[in-house]
Amino acid sequence: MRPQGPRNTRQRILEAAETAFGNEGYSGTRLHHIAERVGVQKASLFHYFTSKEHLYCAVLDEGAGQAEEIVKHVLESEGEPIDKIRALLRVCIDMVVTYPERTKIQLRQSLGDAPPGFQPTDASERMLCLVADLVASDELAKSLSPIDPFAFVLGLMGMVAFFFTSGPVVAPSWFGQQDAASVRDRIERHVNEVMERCLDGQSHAAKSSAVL
Amino acid sequence: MRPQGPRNTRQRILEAAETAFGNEGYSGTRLHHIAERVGVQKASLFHYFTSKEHLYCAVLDEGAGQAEEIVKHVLESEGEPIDKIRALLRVCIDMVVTYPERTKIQLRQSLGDAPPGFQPTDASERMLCLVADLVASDELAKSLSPIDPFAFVLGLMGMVAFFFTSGPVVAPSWFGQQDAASVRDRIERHVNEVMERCLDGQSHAAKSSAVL
DNA sequence: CGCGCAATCTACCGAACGGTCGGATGGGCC
DNA sequence: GGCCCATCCGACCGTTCGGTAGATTGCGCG
Repeated sequence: MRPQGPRNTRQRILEAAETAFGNEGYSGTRLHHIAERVGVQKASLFHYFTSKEHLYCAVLDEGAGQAEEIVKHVLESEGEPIDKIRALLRVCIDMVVTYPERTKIQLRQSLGDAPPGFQPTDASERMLCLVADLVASDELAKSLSPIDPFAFVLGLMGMVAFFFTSGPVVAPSWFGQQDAASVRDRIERHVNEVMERCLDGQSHAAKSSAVL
Repeated sequence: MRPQGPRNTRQRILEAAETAFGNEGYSGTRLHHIAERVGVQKASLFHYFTSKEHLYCAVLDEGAGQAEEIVKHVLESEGEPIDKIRALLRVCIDMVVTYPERTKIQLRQSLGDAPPGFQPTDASERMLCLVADLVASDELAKSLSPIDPFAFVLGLMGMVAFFFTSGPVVAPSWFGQQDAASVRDRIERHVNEVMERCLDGQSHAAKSSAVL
């Protein structure tokens, strides 16, 4: 009997696992369900990955590897640091829209979800270093002054991630009606708007503290 | 034998459960651990709460109830809608700093974590309606124009939540060194800065799309 | 005291889960 | 055909987890 489905079983397992880990969390996903969705017996998972934890790491590796490539490509391009930030934010939105489950996994991980003895991927560490260098550049600090570049970048990233993954749950009426593309468009415009407003005009610190 | 510890066992269970659900997620928390931390036998949990799911709901109820009170108080105060948003953001920061685990639970829930047959608390629904009304007010739309008020509020909330819960994990070197109070102060200033910059100055939509 | 009642304990259960074992299947290759 | 090897399967194992049953303790009160 032809083993059902095309022969990229390993890849299909990875994809199903990504979906499962994203939607159910690490301890919430049952290997049984992954196998079911792939259309394979649970034991077959252990043929490709030695344990649940290894499968999880493989999923993360895959994502981190892709992300590293993209980020590297953006950072190697010509342009001022602030433009690289702009580009980075755009690819960030792309990633979140294209791979929502992957984003969920990342968010979950930042909340503390992970197998007991887990440590970050090499790829993700390298990527983080690249971005950190950019964020720490004097040139960027000058463009943003007096805004803290780190807070700026992390805040906008968080905003994007939160929007797409949590928005539909918090306010389904707002997101549910329209197709993903138009939501994406609206969000991207908003984030850009906020970003550009931060980029010019001077400090409002006095005004802010007056409100306190 | 005097049952060990002070007699507010129920409350202590709730607190331990909040910590556990926040840090481990719903399917990640073990009732055994909660009992252990309270200093009580696992079976005792079932004396106060009929099931894991009920315990989870009780934790959420507690949080939602407190939050509703605070939000109601803010919304009933005098002032323009935009000032209420400012105040709301400030209490939001307060909540996130004071009850980090509660925030994590909320974030997890928006990612899809929850017992199988779960539906939102009445309190949280009421609170959401109150805020939704405010966000939908014409007056606020005018203050923010052309920024979408909904995107504005949701985005800033997401930014705050992401900062405190995920920031320390994504970049421990940035957060770990200083005490919570100073981190809080820095974040609050940043969020206020971003907010105030959004509040004045006109649209940068043209500039933004030029970047695309 | 002695009764009731709430709270807590010890001990256990059934189900589900991660993981293992040994065998079946079937295609490629000589 | 005959062999190999990757792939996949059905059945099973040990542990853990949520949940239950029943006994025990100790306090309040007539």
